[in-house]
Amino acid sequence: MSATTEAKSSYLDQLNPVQRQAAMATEGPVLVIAGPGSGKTRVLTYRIAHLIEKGAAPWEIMALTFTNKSAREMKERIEKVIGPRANRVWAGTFHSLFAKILRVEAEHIGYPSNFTIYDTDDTKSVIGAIINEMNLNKEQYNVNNIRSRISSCKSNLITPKLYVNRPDLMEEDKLAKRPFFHQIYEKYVGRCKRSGAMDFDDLLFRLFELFQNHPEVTDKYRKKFKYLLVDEFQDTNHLQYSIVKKFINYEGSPRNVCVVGDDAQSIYAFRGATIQNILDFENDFKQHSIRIFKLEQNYRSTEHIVQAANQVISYNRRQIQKTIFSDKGEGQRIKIIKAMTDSEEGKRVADLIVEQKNRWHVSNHEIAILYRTNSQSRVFEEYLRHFNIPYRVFGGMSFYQRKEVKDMIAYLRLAINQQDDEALRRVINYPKRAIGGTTLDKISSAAEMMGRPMWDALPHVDLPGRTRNSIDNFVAMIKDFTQKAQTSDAHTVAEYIARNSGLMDELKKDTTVEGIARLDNVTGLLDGIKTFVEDDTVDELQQTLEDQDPNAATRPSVFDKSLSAYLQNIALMTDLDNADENGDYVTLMSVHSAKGLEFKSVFVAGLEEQLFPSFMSMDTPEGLDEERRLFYVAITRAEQFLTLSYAASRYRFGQERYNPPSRFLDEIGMEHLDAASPIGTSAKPPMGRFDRNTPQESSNGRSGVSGNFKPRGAAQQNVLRADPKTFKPSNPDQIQAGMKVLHLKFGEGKVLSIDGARDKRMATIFFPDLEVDKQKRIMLKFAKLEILG
DNA sequence: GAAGTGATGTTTTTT
DNA sequence: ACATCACTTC
Repeated sequence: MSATTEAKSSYLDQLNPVQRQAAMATEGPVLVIAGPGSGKTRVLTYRIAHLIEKGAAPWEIMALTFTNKSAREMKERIEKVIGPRANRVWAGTFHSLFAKILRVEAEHIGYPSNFTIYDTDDTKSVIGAIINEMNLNKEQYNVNNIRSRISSCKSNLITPKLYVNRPDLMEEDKLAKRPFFHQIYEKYVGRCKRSGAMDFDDLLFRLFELFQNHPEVTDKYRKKFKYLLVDEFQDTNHLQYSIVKKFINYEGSPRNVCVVGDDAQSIYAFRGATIQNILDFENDFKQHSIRIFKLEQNYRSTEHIVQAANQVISYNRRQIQKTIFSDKGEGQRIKIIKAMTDSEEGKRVADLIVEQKNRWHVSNHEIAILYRTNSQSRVFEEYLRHFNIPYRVFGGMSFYQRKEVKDMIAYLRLAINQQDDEALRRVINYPKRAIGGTTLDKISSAAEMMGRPMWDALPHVDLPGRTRNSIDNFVAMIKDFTQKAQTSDAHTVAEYIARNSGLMDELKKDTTVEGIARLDNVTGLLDGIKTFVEDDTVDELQQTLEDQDPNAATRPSVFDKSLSAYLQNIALMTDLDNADENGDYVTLMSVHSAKGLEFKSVFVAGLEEQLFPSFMSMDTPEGLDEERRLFYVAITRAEQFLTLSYAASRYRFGQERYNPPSRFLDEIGMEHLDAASPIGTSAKPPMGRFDRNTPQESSNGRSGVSGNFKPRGAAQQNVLRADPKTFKPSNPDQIQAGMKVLHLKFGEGKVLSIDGARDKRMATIFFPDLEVDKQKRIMLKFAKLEILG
């Protein structure tokens, strides 16, 4: 394509014609249907860059994503095009951006601005307690079912009040033998509210409610955000789309909204996501000259892979018509590995990885093993270890989910928000303070009676002398922590709490390997808090809020290092967020977690009926379609090498099971399969060939070593670029634009500019040594900078 | 209130 | 296999 008309904006030349149209159609509603590897992030980032070039202020643009990682990636890529201004674009996850707004507007909805965010475990624990108190049967009222039912109500805008107007739903719950669902739901909502807590769904739902009931507030944000972008639109639920419409769909609105998605990659229907939103979007904006673009060229994979993917997805019943194509050449055919056992599958995959490394010089980080369930990782770990191939397992239990970490965080939460019942329950008797179940029941029923959080009930409960004493000591201790949190930074308080709560002493008592690991995790958390406190870069989003808000002084500042700020920061973090980008390891993860990623070589394992497709989903057409989309996502992660594997027998639930090869294998045409592959004759189970000719080298599965291969999260530190011993921070007042400076963590940098006055002086500094985000904005008051000249 | 026993149910989960 | 949990026993 020639660059005649848009010569001045050269970045647009890097787009193909459809991509470019989509990026430049800045006014009015736009729907982009983007196949896998079709450059959708590229379109989004160039679209934002283009908006800013055309004069939009960065903070007038909101880009909503599903993961922190993709938000970060987007920001980095915008920064490459337009520089550090990019950091003031409101790009983030639905949950994190909405939480930021809710903290500012909390008073309108009767929440404290330092509200706690309840994670799934907290939620389940609240529901469990309610079921207990109501003396309901725990089998009929399964906590997980109730939790997802509540979540789905919220995602469909059904409050407890509205629920009683829905005879269909009440009938469903009656049939499911849980007629008291409504009462549980109502209690749950009430209890979160009085605990000053929001669960993940509340972060969305409460914003919707705020907009619904406070037009003046809605108006403010409608004016603020002139352009809205939504990534992975196929994964939005009804509630998320409703909020998008609140922002954008009103009388007189320019409706500058761009949603990007792919119905074929929708894999979260089980959580309420619905591709109906894509179809609705088309309808809802029909009257407003909506433009629709289809990105159909795949720049990621070779032709065999793309065509196989097309064949597979064509078996799904309903889909938006599109033809994905690649011009990367035929490439390698798809290999299929047939193993007798799951253990042999592990070995054969590891063998092939070794071969690919030798023959094609594929690096570890270019390889991924994907599977349907996390428990499948073990056999691969075993053989990768055997071949000394470094690997990393994603998923499973995250750092923040570990008991000891949660305990520590519960203390921190309680110091900030004493209304937080879940935190209180967690630590009131840990370490042991002789406050048992009986006492806890008394406290919680007193709280229920008062309609107040448990903390408020503590002084009023009638208790035997010894218990009373324990409670009083506990209360005094927490008050002391709260006091401390008001005056010290997050790390100082956290250390203080770790020591004085008795938690550290308790952990130190356990000298087993696991016990030491637990203590390590808590110190790791403390290190993480230290890093947070020492980080002297500015929170750009907070700053735009401050810039625009006359009452900013009463709000958290851009440079807030309080415990409260830290907790807000980590509440929405996951394990994937601390992945280190530069390591050379093979990636092992579930297909779900692999969405959005790409690898030169991909192995999709466990392609057997009952496993992939999963036995939980395969009996309904909708379930099966979703499994197929999941398989589609899996194979479209591969750039050049795709290997599919299955085993005739596999240990599942402690028993050896035999399952036929997955039907999905049959859906790939022979012409795309490696001739040496065993499929094709017929994908029927190889009945009668169950003889045991499997190599038996490591059949016992349980290897003695249990090295910690799981991500360690918080503990990772930046490489120190300056020697802390010789480092002497200079007087920040003397720092001027143009100077060369040394930063303790970022190394040498050049001061590009200074803005702000006195306390708020800020420097924009360029650090050439950094991998990403080379330009940082640093608050001089706190800076750790040495002037070099 | 701890510690041991037997029954039970197992997917995926960006936030 | 493995974790979770209700229930028993000390």
